[in-house]
Amino acid sequence: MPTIRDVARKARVSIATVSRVINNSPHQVGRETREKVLRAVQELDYRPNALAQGLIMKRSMTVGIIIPDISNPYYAEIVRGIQDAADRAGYAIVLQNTDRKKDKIIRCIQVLRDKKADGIIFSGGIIHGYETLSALGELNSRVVVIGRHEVDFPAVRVDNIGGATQAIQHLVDLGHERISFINGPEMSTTSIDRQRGYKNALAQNNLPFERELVKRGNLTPESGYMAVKEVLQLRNRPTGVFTSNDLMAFGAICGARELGLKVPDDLAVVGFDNIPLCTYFDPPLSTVEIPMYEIGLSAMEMLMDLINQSEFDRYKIFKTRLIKRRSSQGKNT
Amino acid sequence: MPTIRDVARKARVSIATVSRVINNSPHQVGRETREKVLRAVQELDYRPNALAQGLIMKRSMTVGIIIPDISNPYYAEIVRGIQDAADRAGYAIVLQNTDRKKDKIIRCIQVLRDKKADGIIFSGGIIHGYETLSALGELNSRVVVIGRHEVDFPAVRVDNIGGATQAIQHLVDLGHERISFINGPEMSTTSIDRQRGYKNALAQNNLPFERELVKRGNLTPESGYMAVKEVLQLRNRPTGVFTSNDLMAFGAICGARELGLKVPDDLAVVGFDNIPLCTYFDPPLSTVEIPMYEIGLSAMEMLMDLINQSEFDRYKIFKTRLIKRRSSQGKNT
DNA sequence: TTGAAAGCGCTAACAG
DNA sequence: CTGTTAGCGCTTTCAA
Repeated sequence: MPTIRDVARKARVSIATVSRVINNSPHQVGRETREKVLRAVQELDYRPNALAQGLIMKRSMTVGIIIPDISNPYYAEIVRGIQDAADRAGYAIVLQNTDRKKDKIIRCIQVLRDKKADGIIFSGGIIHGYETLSALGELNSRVVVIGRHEVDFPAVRVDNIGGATQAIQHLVDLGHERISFINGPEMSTTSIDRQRGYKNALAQNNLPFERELVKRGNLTPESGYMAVKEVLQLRNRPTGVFTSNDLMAFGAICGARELGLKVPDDLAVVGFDNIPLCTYFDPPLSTVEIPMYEIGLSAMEMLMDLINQSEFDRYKIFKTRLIKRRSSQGKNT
Repeated sequence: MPTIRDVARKARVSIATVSRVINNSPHQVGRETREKVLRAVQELDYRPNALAQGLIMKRSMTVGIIIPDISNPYYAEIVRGIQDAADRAGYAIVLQNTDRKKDKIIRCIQVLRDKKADGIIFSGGIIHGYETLSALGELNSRVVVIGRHEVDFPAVRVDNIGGATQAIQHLVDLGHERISFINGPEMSTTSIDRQRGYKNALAQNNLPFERELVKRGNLTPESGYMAVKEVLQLRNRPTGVFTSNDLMAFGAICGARELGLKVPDDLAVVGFDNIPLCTYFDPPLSTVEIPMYEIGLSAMEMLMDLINQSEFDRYKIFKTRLIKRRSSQGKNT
């Protein structure tokens, strides 16, 4: 691997000059000299060592992204958005899965700090909390979170309360009065907000909130399957179910089917996320759309503004959109 | 951010000593001294700068992983496996999506080279090809590929020929004689192998290979949907269809349904991959299982062996397993 | 316009 | 057992 010194030698200039031309430094370099250097760079196929650059410039052109689980299509899509934005800006991303475990989150943060990541995008799990926050150290001024977190980081958010309300209102409009809610992980503000939307919508329609109709899953199809079976076992079973993500909705539909119930005739189902597969399911899944890819893009753009100290809005909130498909109402979209 | 010098000062020792204790260097350090240093490290919350370490040690504890698209659950699952293995070994991963585009692949490689990645795991798309190969430079001795590539890198592979054969044989056993094949991207050895398996199986059963029954998709549900419609439009339409991945199978089932055909009664469908959602689909999807997570794990372990110059088998091939569900045969698994 | 030299924070000889 | 010192490859004053 050629170093800057090799280039300098070959072009018969000093390393300072080489540095100037490869960095398009404002410092002027003679036309002739510049070309000599460029030629040497070409011939040697020289590429600056990013580690050395990072060490001295105190920026690594790397950002960390911390999520619970890349296997979840929801996060995969967000990551894709982040990635594309990062790519365009010349940043590389280091990906970390935490399964929402506190100790993993802390380890991830430390690794990123050690590697001098220029920033972090955090989504899923808890980042407010003393240990986590203090692990961030100086990085704490370069964090963008996705979702609501009880701490003042710049954030890209989704109107989860509104989204859940839309879903429930839709079911109510269809005549459902007993609507079950299969929620996500307990320690998640997303879950809290969606439950709030659920409650609000019930209240607005003068429907009672019944504890037994609310179950908790872990966002996998399996958990939706389990949960729906429980709730359909009740003597007075619900006629509609709203799940906190699409994966659980798929599980729920499957569970209902196993119990001999038809969706949507015997049970109307509405999910959340609008992952790509929704349309292909049978019946196609009604859901609350979140623009995942755009969220990823925005988060990365926000992080870059933060890093570059540009002006920017610290909050960006995406509206959700109800997508009516057959799982709730029989006719298609 | 405290540096090693700060620690040295606080502990009243030299930086060399600090370095020795934080690296558990074989070089002995006195018990007392060690404790003094450790205490200083604690109090200052000192963490070594990975960039500086990398610069001097010529290893960054980072590996690159290059895939077409993290939104594809197949790759997401593999990445999860890689990640978990990397994590255990103290490596971070930088993720890159290429959409199988040559120029993107090359850019990804260069970035990794600049950042002094310790190795690369490559999957999907073409890595053999002059430009790509030469972009690798010295990294070319630290590459593990997933899938068959026409170049001699250590590889984790799947028996795609065998898998496709299993799928077709299964359909033949069920009495199907006209079996369509919806293949993946042209420039993929995976596609080539699966098509070979398809052909072989037909030949073994004395069934003709008919060009018109073979379509090509891009692995998305949409493309499976389009392809199946084409093939079902034929005057002598197939009664079975085998798709090169599950996503396309989902699309195909959806397409068949739209044409008023029942799966599996009018059309038997078999996919490939066994992504988590297969069970929850209606009908549950028969498919050829690939142990994606394990593939990811293996690839990373292989890469670590490569990096550490340990002995290891340069090829690991995973067998596939046919999973019979309702989409092909009416009765469940 | 160019070059010499001082580090960035760290490891690893080499001395003592 | 501990410290001094020479870099790793690069950017950036400061002089020339």
